[in-house]
Amino acid sequence: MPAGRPRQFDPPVALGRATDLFWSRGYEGTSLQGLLAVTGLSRSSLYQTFGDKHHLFSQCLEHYREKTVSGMWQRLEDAPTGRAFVELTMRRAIDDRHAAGGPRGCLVLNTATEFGHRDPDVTRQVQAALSAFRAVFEEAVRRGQADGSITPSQSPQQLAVYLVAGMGGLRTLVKGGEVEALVDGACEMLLTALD
Amino acid sequence: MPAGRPRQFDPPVALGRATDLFWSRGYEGTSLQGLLAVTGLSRSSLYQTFGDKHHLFSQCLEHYREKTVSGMWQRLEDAPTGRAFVELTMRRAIDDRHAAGGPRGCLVLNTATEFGHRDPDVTRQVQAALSAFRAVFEEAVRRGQADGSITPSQSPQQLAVYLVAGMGGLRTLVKGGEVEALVDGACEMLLTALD
DNA sequence: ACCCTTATAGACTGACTGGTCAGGAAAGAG
DNA sequence: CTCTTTCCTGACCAGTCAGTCTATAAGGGT
Repeated sequence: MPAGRPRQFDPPVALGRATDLFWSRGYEGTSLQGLLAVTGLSRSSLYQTFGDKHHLFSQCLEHYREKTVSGMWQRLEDAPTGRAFVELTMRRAIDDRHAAGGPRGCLVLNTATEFGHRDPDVTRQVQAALSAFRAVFEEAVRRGQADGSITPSQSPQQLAVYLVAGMGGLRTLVKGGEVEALVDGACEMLLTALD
Repeated sequence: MPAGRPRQFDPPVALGRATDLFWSRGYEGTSLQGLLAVTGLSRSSLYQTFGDKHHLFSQCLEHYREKTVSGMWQRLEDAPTGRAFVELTMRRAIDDRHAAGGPRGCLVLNTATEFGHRDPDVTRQVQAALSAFRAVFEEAVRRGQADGSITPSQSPQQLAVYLVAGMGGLRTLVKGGEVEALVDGACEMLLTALD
């Protein structure tokens, strides 16, 4: 127990709330005022705990990556086959269109498109997150090739990148309001690469 | 020949410059000051000619769609086969990574991810642009199926959506700084859907 | 020459930006 | 109880935001 007045908020919870806001509005579209409102923190508490906006965003991105990637690993463990995991993951991405308040996409991919290569720190984080996504898919492909649900004719790594790209494309279509049936079709077509 | 003092600038040129800025920085990331600097216009000229920031953005999006889509149609006409056009288009998207000042992606797809469904007007424009992209790919697939360069086993429409999704995914990977060889591999794998 | 119309420059607005700071409040330690 | 340490409230900062307005400039029509 550290000396001094204790915090009146839970940093992880606040970070989660901030992450949600960045996730829906993007970095530039999110104001400090909005972050304070959504977290309930005072300005000084936020600055003392998380640093400035950019640094806070960095922590949110990290928080998001960790939560998302570990969720993926969990679902991979729970999936009956490698292919089942891949199919579930792609369809989850599409289901984003039914989210209340409109589709938010994936914070990592959103950040990639918002920042491009303009910010070295952010770029490094995005690259790391993409690698993590790819690693999960890679393992899923390996398992799928072992259990016979995925064709052995492609390298797991290449197939994994292909799947990450596919997810990004589907999310973009969803955010762009493409006709649902067409998005579904594109998803199914992407999955035939596993045959 | 309108009465009164003539303009000291060329609206289409100014629109092109503004489009470039929105393209690299996004809507929120672009300031009026930046737009004035890049166009050389005075505040009053910009407002009088293009309306407010949102309306200007709308015109830029339109301008971009028109220029991009007509360029695509042109390249389709010039392509020896339907497949050649598709391959060229996908590889052009990837070549964005060598752009000076970092990859900018596609203004339409960038806008889709930045806005989501938060702005009805923008959403409608993005949907229209996606449809236009899809239409070009659809015609390319039809031609490819006729000239034997693309498998007839898929509906042109579905294959077209798949290709738009693929482009979106590749652009996202490029902006995210994914390893070049992996992006290339994903691109090739996407193209095998034409077999 | 004159007027009429349109375009431009640039000052100005109030609201909001991200960020800082001083002073009060709340706990544990002695 | 007092002291120390930390946290929080809220005022404050300069700078920027998008947007408006007035005054002047520059052309054509008559």
